[in-house]
Amino acid sequence: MKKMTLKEIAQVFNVSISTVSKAINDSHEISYGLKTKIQQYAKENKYRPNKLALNLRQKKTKTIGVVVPNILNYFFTQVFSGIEKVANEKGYNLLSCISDESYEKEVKTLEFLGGGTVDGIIVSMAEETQFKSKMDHFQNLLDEHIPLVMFDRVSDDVLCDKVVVDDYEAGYRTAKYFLNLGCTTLAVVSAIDQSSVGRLRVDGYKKALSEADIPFDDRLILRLGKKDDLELLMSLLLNYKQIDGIMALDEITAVEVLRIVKARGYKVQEDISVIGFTNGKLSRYVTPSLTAVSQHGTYLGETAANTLIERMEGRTGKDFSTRIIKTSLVVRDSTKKL
Amino acid sequence: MKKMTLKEIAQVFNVSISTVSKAINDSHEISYGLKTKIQQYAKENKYRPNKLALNLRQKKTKTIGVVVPNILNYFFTQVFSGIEKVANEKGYNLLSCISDESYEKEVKTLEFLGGGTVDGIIVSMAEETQFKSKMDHFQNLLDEHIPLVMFDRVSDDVLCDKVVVDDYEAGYRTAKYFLNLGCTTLAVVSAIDQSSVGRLRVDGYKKALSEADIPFDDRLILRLGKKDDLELLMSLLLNYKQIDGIMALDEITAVEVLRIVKARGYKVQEDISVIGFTNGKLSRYVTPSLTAVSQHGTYLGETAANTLIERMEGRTGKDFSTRIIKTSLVVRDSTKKL
DNA sequence: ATGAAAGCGCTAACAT
DNA sequence: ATGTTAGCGCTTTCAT
Repeated sequence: MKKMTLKEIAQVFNVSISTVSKAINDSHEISYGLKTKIQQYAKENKYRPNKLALNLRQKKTKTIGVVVPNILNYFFTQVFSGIEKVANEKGYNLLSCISDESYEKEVKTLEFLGGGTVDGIIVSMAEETQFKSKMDHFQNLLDEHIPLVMFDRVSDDVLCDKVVVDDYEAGYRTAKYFLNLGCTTLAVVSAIDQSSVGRLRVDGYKKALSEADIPFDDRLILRLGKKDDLELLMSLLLNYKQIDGIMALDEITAVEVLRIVKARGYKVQEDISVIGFTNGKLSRYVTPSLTAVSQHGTYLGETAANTLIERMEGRTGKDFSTRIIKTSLVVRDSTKKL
Repeated sequence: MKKMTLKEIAQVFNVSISTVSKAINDSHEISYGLKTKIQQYAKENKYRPNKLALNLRQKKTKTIGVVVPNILNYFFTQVFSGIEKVANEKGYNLLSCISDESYEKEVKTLEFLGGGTVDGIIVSMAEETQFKSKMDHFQNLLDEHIPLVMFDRVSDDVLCDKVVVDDYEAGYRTAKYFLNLGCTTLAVVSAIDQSSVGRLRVDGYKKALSEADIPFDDRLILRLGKKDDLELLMSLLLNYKQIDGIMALDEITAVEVLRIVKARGYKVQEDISVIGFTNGKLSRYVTPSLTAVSQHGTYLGETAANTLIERMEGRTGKDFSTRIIKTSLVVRDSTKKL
């Protein structure tokens, strides 16, 4: 039972290929009798039009390319899941690629996707790309008029639709929340200082401090490199000043911070409040459960997919949009009660 | 700068399309001078062969379809990541689909993938599919000679390559481990009793009990339905007998069990030992950290991808293989020390 | 109501 | 060394 083609069906009925094509597509041009016979035959023999031929003919694939830096990160998984949901509803498929935070892989991937394989692309930049600030590969896509939506890790140098988390605002409001709680010596632990996202959060934090007339102290910002020892840096930090609030910019780091703080004998909540970014499963189940900034990854993904699909289907003007997803704070047990 | 074709290049140089094709593919048939000129022109103008045309011509897509039930489940994410890694290394792309545990969606997805979009398919069955035991959609693929690899949630009724976790053995060894610890009243909490995977683990558990001459008591098996209240069922269970070991068949359930047991005043480790299946991030960071059965998801994914690629590239015999991934126990703090 | 022919972009066997 | 032709499977004018 090999794949069957229009040609074969045509031979069976001794008609032309185009007749069969029309019959199968239920064209009114074909007589009722012949049409039903052909349709029935097609169904019985499980005829399926060859997608490759259709793609070539119609110059579209009904496929969206998705490039994420790392799928093992729950936030990106959530976004992916949101994209999938919308894409599926609207009849699109997902060609998924992982850049592994590598610039080179990202370039190759986008080059590939630009080759006609997909109708549009959704991407969040690799860390290395953000670091290098090289955006040519995105520009190439734009030059070829391939619809592109960037999310979360975006660049001002690329003119396309974007969906971002309001990281500045999130940093600001998180710091504010600490201040309202009565915390005054606020540290930040960032494992993502390379990225715009991380820096925006710190900027928001600075603004909150300045509004409260608290001088900014850079030594309270712990910037964690790939090979750094968090344990060690944390103990330096904790010895430096009597810290009563820590904001950790990703979930794993937040959980680690929690562990270290506990291990060093501090009482989380009473002595030190901790808030993490990214509200994933860990935050909920860790002890004490972690107050966290939710970035609504799934919703973000849905928004990105909708934006792209609208663009692909020409239902948007020529101006690019930047949609901003509001964060929200999920209060749990790692912060003082109000 | 719209996409450029061979035809356009041919016009520029006043040669035939096939000459250009050959030149670009660096054929020896073309004179050095012309060849380099064309190649240079192509490069400058960023010529990229149209993938759709190539696919049609060569009747392959260098794409693998992956269908997983749920990407928000860390195990599947790991598998996916493993597949991606190998696929990428071998020059394949991934068309990813999520069945959402739905039979219907799985059927539609496979129908779509069978339409020529991919060269081969890797799939783990939806829960509903396992429950209904309807395998026609897989059989259809096989009939059309589309290479298929099933993993983790597989069916004996589908004759194809498979990669599975040794769940029977895992259940057996986990129960054994409890017994060695001195635990004798072992409960199982299963939220996946619909699936082969869940039942195999329970079967392994039974074997270990019988070897130790402990009679099997079905009331110690807590089968959790979608809408059931774990909290309530757990308290019934804990009141039923003095349980000293609990084996939870998925990570979230394990973590919940841990929480409930703690909340009811039992000392995890001393009073009750808990082992979870699936060694994800949660297990590591929860308090107390959870002893867990690792299924080596990434490795499983790599194996599945390798198996499929070998099959697609015809480097395997006609017999189908079933590769078995051994589990291993990651001992942490939720179990008694030996 | 049916069919012939062109074409999507590319490759490759077969001329010249 | 270069060109011609056919064809991958399908849709879609434009005849008939």
